[in-house]
Amino acid sequence: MVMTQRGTRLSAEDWADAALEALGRGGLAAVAVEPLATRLDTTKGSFYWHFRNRDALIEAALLRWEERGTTQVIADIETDPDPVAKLRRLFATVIGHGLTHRIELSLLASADHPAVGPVLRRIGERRVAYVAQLFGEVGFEAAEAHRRALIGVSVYLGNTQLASTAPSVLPATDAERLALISSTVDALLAGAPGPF
Amino acid sequence: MVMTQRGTRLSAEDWADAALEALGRGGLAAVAVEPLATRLDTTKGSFYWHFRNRDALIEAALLRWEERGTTQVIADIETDPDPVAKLRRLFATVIGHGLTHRIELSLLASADHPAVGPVLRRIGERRVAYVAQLFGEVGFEAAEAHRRALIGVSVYLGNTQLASTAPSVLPATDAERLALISSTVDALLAGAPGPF
DNA sequence: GAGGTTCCATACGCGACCGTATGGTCCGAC
DNA sequence: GTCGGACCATACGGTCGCGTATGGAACCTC
Repeated sequence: MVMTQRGTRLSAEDWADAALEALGRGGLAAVAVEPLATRLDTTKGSFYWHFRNRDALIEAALLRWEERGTTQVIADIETDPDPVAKLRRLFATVIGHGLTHRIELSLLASADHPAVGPVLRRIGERRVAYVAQLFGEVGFEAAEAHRRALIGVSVYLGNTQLASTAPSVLPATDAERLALISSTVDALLAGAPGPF
Repeated sequence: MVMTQRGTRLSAEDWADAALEALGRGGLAAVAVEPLATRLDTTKGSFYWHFRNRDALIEAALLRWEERGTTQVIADIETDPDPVAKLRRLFATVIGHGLTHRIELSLLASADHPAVGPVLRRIGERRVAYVAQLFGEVGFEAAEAHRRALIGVSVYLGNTQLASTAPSVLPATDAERLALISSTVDALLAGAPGPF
């Protein structure tokens, strides 16, 4: 009379995904083995088979998140040849990433955690470098491209924060939000040199 | 042979300040009674005399922080009559608030906490409303003033986030940082109507 | 300097979570 | 079908933090 009949067996990736989901809900503190096991309808026995300990899970989840949040986004954007179009697509793409945003905001509280800090740093640097590169392709010289990238990334990050903490100050509809972002991109492109 | 000789007796404010300090270091999870007691070189006995429980401490600390981070800053800025000067002073003032920033970033992870969410919401709304008011004083009509305020506040928030996570992408010196902010304010004021 | 109030120390029970140990179950290979 | 490795369940000991209870120290007042 056992009636186990578990769903399927779990992989390390299942645990990492569950960890990311928990991270978005309750921050790093919510990435706890026993609660996750309950949520996955299994036990710690499974977890400690796949991972050495909790820190290993955190690292795996963060790497997974970093990959999905940067490399893949950039690779997707890069299919477009025109830099201006890329900038618009980038900001449009990046507005809709609900879970990624929640995770990122959660991680800010743990910026000094040895596994978290480097990931946030890499992501920040890659974002600014990539956007600066796009402004470079548009025709700005390096320093100016970097400054504009900084403002562009900042406005994106700040927008994300406001969306999470004080959504009432943001435009109500997606269309208006995109229009605001679009006009911001226009402003950042103002005075562009090159063949226009 | 007791030799207690404690420093001085503590007040509720001492505990609230310690809580804010811990909040900046390790997020909401670090606001824990026993560690704080150790840090203050006292015991839980003191804490539970001044506060009903941990949540009460959190609320007290948040109110203290909200007061210092908004009301006082705005009151200070308002001593200047010229709106453009106010905008510049505001952004300049707001760049240096190290501890406040760390606390705010830490709190983003706990935006769904019943005591945290409302505070973040109020702060966000007040900031945008106040900056929008300044743009209104400069001469923009309400909707445009709100849009520009949104971008201004976003760029400030994003800048703060980058400073904490990827400082290497920001200008290295204070002077350069201020110059960047200054040119951003200029850009946000571009096209201003009124007597110029 | 006695007595009451304010403030703090200590001890306790409780729950949550970590990590380990150990035995059990599933599953493909042969 | 059975055997071995991959995978999971369960039980345990340990740590940390919460909140309570209760006695004691410090201070103030008269």
